[in-house]
Amino acid sequence: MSDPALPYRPHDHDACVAQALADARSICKAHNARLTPIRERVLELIWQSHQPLGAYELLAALANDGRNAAPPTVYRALDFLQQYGLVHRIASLNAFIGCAHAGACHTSLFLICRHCRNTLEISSSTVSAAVTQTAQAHRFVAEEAIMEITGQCPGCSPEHETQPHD
Amino acid sequence: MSDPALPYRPHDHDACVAQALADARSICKAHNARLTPIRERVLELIWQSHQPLGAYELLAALANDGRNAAPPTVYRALDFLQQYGLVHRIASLNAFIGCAHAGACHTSLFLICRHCRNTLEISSSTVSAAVTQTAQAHRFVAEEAIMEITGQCPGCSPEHETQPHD
DNA sequence: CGGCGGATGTTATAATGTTGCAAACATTGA
DNA sequence: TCAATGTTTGCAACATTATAACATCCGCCG
Ligand SMILES: [Zn+2]
Ligand SMILES: [Zn+2]
Ligand SMILES: [Zn+2]
Ligand SMILES: [Zn+2]
Repeated sequence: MSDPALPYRPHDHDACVAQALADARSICKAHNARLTPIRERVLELIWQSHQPLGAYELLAALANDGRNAAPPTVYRALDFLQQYGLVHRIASLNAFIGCAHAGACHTSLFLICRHCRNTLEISSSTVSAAVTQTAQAHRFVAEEAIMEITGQCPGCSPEHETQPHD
Repeated sequence: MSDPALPYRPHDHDACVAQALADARSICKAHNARLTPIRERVLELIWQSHQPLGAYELLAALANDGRNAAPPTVYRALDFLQQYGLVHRIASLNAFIGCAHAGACHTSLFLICRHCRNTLEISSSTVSAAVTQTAQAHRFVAEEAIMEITGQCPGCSPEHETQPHD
């Protein structure tokens, strides 16, 4: 599993990606689902980027691989990956990011830096409890929650006067 | 101001719309902004619907008015209305809804019924405090929050065995 | 009047996402 | 092995959502 304890910090991202792919293979195996080359490659491309990737960026990357891909190819792979909880869609960006807690049941909150676009997935029990409670107070049966916070990450925050990282 | 104390309940929605328009006029006046006929009509159309409306649905409604409208017309009106906090965009639906707390600074959470599509805007201090706290814990400067909860409203919830309302 | 700026009209195009069908491929069981 | 079956991919067309660029109109001020 990737290390959510080191947000926004430089780290051995190749290892991070490799781990995510290994996790994905094991999750798919457990569900008897086929992590085909295309699906695995899409997941890898998503993980290699710290910023959420759009479907058409993925498409371009696949074309770059020499692969013959059309929009449905990428959307189908993304559907599959979302279905097994391996990626999340960021609605405010029309883009996709690897799930940092794949395999675990979780409600996520995303911190999206509007400067460097780095996006951190957080599973906050405080927030999800507050949301659940609020929904219940309105007798609403919550099924899915989208929580996307846009702002500035520590590396891009003006008060620190540091270089934005990428 | 519309009455958020009566979510999902039948009510005098014409009065509700009239009030929202009156509020909008006063807010625009205070900001020296021009609530032109198109802008006001778009806001009215949005308010008349309990479900969030898509830009092209608004476009069709304007065409129905006999007005000669193209996409930029509607998107410009929506930009204006968003700028003055009169409508919100629901990212997960690519649609727009009237703000239930126009004029007040607020962070909103939306409860979206996947059955009847009715959408309730809630300003929960518990949730926003939890979000702020979580962001701060990651040294993230939060600027904007999108919180959209999809599920079933009381009228559509199966346990109540009632008719879904619309 | 004449210039200025904001608002709208108009056309075209970009960006994102879907449908439907056929070919290729994997899996299973005779 | 080989046909039967279901899944995945290729492919073409299309649908939906959003923006760019430029012309025109309209109210306002001097
Ligand atoms: Zn996740
Ligand atoms: Zn940043
Ligand atoms: Zn609001
Ligand atoms: Zn409902």
